[in-house]
Amino acid sequence: MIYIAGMDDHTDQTRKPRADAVRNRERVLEAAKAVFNAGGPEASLEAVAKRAGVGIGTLYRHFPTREDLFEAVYRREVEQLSELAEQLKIAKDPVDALRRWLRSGVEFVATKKGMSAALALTFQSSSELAAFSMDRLTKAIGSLLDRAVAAGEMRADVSPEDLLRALIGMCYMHDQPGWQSSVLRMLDVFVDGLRVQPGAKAKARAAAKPAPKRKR
Amino acid sequence: MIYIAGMDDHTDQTRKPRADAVRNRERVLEAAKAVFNAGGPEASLEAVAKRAGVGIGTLYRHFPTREDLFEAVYRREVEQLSELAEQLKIAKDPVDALRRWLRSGVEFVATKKGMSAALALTFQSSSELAAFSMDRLTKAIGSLLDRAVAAGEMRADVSPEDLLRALIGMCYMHDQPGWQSSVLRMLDVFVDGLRVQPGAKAKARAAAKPAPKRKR
DNA sequence: CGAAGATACGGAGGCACCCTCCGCTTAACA
DNA sequence: TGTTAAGCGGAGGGTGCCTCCGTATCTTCG
Repeated sequence: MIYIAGMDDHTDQTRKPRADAVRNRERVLEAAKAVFNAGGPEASLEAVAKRAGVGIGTLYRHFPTREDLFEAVYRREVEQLSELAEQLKIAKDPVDALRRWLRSGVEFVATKKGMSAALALTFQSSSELAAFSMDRLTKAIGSLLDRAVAAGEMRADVSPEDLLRALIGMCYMHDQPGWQSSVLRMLDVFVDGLRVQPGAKAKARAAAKPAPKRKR
Repeated sequence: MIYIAGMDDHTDQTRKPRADAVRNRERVLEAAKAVFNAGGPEASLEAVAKRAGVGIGTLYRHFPTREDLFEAVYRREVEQLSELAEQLKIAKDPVDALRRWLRSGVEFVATKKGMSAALALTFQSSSELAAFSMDRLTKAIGSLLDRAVAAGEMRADVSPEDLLRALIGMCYMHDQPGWQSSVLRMLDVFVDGLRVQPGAKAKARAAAKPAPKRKR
């Protein structure tokens, strides 16, 4: 029996998942994250198993295909990013909270050197994964955005989707040298532009302009 | 001795490249294109060699790594797209010529199901390739654009880069179902918007608006 | 045209990784 | 503590990667 997210309510007459199975699954995910980030998407699965301290068979039982493993790793990270938003909701300054989250998003991309190519592959075969992560991240960003808007600190005419797309678009050039600082700079400009300002609408529009820019 | 693009001027005391070597190289490229498109980037290189009717050793001599092969295939296609622009320059209607080229660009993406993921990988390691193709395609699109502008049929305030980015951006969602017809439709709208119209500037700006939109 | 030499060809072979399968181990339950 | 379902590990068969070198073919020059 294998632990599957969502069936942890074993109120039905299924057994409690075995402790070692849960532990091993976690270990493999952790190892996979490290190995893939370092060695790219074609890294050896046997290396992952070794690093996790489990047999190759165990790895394959939990994640029958390479893609399954990718997907699980990535899902977990998206979820962590989502949880971060939850934590940031308690921060005092809502604008700063949003800014921080966006920065974490950049960092998320930055540490995924090897993974990003794998994701392009995986997204292609499983658009469900794309939908999941979009949905999840949109909600995360939305909750932060709403709070800033509710506090009267930010304009209300920008949707979470727009913001997420802007973030993704900006990171789309993440293979150019120095992209990270460039994106962080642009994000600051962008967030400033989102602020409700005493200045006229004209100013807000000008500051928001960076977003529509597209990368490659 | 291996045929390398750019050294075909064997005016120096190098030998003429062997006919069979040139032929085989071409065969491998053709086979690779077919195999990768069908089977994705991890298709077997031995399958490519077999399809090309050459030994595996020959393949490896011409393209020492898998990436080299990707790159060569892709470069050739970009060049073909570039040549198409050359041919379209003779067409009577310059606006229609541009439209046709853009459509070919969409088709180019469409037939590259498997390749696109491979390219994401390759672009990452060789940004020189990215630069090459951007440059090449910008020039192609530029020549068509210039002609339409010179003929007074199109507004002059759109750069080839903008146009290319718009095309790429539109195709960025090429894994959604039905994307192709959607993009073709948008392209038509877009080209219409680029036309010089009796209507005021306001109209032109409104029509151009679809470009900044981003897909996913 | 024919010989000589340069160049390219093919595929066997060694290696790494993929993935399955099954006997053994261990945790959950009574 | 015994029973048994669940999970573990890794041997092993298979496939693809890539190198290496004896053989075949092409170009050049007399």
